[in-house]
Amino acid sequence: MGRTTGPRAYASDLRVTIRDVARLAQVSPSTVSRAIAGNPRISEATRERVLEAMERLGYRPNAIARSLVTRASRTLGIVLYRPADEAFAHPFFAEALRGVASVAQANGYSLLVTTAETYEMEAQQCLAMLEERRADGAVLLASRSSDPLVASLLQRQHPFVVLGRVPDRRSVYWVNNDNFQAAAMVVLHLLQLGHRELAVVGGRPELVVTQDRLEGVTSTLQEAGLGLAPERIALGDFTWEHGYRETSRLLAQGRPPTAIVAMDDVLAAGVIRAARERGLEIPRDLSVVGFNDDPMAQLLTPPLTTVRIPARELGEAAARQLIDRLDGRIPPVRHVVLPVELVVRGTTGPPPARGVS
Amino acid sequence: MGRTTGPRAYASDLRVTIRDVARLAQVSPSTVSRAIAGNPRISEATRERVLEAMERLGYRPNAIARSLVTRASRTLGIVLYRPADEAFAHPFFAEALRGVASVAQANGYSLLVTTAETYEMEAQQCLAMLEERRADGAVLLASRSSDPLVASLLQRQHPFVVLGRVPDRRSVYWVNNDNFQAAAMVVLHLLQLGHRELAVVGGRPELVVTQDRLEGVTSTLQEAGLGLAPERIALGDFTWEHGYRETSRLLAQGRPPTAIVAMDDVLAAGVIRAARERGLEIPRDLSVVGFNDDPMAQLLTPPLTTVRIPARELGEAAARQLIDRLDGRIPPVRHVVLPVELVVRGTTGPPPARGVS
DNA sequence: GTGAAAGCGCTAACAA
DNA sequence: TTGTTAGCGCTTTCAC
Repeated sequence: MGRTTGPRAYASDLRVTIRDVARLAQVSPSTVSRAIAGNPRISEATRERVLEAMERLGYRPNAIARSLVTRASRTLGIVLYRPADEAFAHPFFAEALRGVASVAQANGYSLLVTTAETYEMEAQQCLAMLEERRADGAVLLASRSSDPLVASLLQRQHPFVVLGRVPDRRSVYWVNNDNFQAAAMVVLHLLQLGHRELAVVGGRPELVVTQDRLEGVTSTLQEAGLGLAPERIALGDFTWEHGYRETSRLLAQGRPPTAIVAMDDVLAAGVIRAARERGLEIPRDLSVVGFNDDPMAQLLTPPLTTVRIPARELGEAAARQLIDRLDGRIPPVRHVVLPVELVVRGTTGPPPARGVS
Repeated sequence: MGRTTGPRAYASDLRVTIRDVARLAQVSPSTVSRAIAGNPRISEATRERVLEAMERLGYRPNAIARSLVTRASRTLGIVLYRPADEAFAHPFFAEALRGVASVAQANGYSLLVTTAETYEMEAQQCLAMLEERRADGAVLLASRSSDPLVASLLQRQHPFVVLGRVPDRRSVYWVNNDNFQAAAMVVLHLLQLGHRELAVVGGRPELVVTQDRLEGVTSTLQEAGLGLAPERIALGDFTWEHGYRETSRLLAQGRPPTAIVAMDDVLAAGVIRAARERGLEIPRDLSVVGFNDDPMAQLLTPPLTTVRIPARELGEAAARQLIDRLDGRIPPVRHVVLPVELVVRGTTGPPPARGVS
């Protein structure tokens, strides 16, 4: 009868510890520990003996015990927040997660992931992770412009990196793609094609990404001597229904836009559908641009012109920043900005000739 | 000068332990432990005093220390495998992950996630997680028909649940949607519309999901007295390029199919594109069905007829099974099968009238 | 109802 | 180069 934790016996019952290895190799536990850690203060002969004993017993160091004494879990916390109204399915998050995971793994870090449904839960779970010592640091996704979680983390001195820009707090580490510039590129492309009447369909207004993209659009238009009327700006959420609804509204206006910038591909798909239902042909009657380059974007008809965001690379950079700090290296910069790429496909073209003038 | 782990001082330095709480509350550490655990053998007065002390000090129990003594991490391991050629971005995985996460969280479990690029890495990471005691059990995604990892896990007696069917091993716990029946529904729908010439474009042949769906198609056709010629079966991977390529081939045949069953929406999108490039109109000249109901599927033109897989529910069920076992409850059944739903949209219709009688 | 003591499996001084 | 000792922060007998 072995020792049991619960009502059933699992692998956990037959665990071999560092003492077993020590006994077999005829050394002390600390010597085994040294052999594992690759400590140079150990003779080649004993090391071999220890390694062999480990092998024979199928020994695996208990990460929990190690964490307790080293006071580090070698684990990164990630909170994937999703408001109820959106498809978390969004490829961006999954890709970013993969990026974080690959760098973490390469550096011997594990990933503790939680998903939250509300901002409050997100904050609560993130702090719990850190303060219960399950994770050594955290990667935050999709930041709002004034995020209480960022404030808490800062105040309690937890190491963290934000994937997304954090305004007004220069001390916060973050990695981001340049959303301002991305939006500017889109507008420039549209201006070059001859468009003068733009509209914007965007996501949640409290997110920095939304704000940055919007500013990129307005600033670039301004520089070109054009404006963007408030009724041409439709923020809301990242669902296709929002894109659909707002486009119907935009197109019903006296002077409808000739091009719509949607802040996400799903939004853009909603825009296209609404336009088509009103009998418009794309891009002949209306140009549409998306964001994120969803795998499906190129498979829409016509294939969607969009902006490719380096999600995976952003995740990698975030993990690198965080791990550098945790391992006591000072990251060369606090803020990393990754370039984006405009992918021109079939949904953008010259505006229709106007009756007037 | 506080105690430091690394070169920088973090929150970890100013940790308050159970002893601090005990001191403030003027009780012993064991009493504090009892108060936290909700042990009934403690007076209401002391409990209050302890709770207040915890509050005042902002105390959080150290999960690592607790795990060490309880011999349980209260963590579920998840290995998200992705072959290099596929979009992990696939909403299915993300949704399944959310399902697992929500049930885990509700039961006080954390989620340790790793992503692997090869089957070998997947197996290695999963076993390491479990044997280093970072996780108490594992959820496996996307199983192959004969998976060495399943064998290892079984042999070493690690608790695990597979999300996807495991053939030939009745003792393995798994949850799955009925892929056989799903494919049968699709074929029936097509037969009802009048189709007799079907073809299948599928994913990786070693995956059980591929095999089950293929069998669902062939069996149903057989029951209807129809066959499926080998040249009408195109397995490969889950990329749109594969769908595109194989469709070009299928349509170039002497007697092209009038309907194509694609085992994934991305595949279906590739099919549609290839068909369209050959001048076919959908569904007039060719009917197409997908699988998984990607958020974008309804936004294709025409909107894609597809099969909705309850990814989130599958994740929830898997987590429930695993947690039941870990907590010493015996799950009522070893295998859970969840129903799917055929979503008929715009890419399926009657076959074109053939020249021959 | 409460406390003392032991120990989970490991690492890290400090000696030798 | 190696062993001894003392914890990491918690839970859990076992006394009282």
